Amino acid sequence: MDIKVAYGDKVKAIRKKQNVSQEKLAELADLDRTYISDIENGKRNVSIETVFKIANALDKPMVSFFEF
Amino acid sequence: MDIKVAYGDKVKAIRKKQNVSQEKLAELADLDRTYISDIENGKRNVSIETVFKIANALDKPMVSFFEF
DNA sequence: ATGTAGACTCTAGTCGACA
DNA sequence: ATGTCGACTAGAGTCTACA
Repeated sequence: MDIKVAYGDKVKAIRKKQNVSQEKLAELADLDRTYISDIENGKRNVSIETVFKIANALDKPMVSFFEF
Repeated sequence: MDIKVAYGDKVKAIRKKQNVSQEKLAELADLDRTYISDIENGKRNVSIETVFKIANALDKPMVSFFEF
């Protein structure tokens, strides 16, 4: 169980369900586009402030990203 | 709403309920004792791998730390 | 629109010491 | 047993460029 991969999968799933591009998500969350790409591919160990930003950008509570 | 403070408060509350010292938690989670202190005081922006380690050390699911 | 690579800055996380 | 300080190394997060 790799938490980075699990989290990245969640972000991708929720983003796709809302038909948002990585580029748009990056803009909404005020993060770099290439960083969103890395996150979704399980390559980055993001901080809780980043998790918080992405959760707000996708209008979801933080817990949504940690229900496995 | 500061996510660092909210998370730190959760860690402290759950740890105290289990009668575990910061020192013991640090040992269980394989983290530095002074870092646990900083986290509980809302001073550090921890990564999800660290959240994961602390959750496991306290035998709680990750979501427990993000229910506000 | 996405993945990756490289170079960069700032901070996460460690550690020793003292209150 | 906890808080804080200072110095350190590893890695978070940015940005440009190319496929």
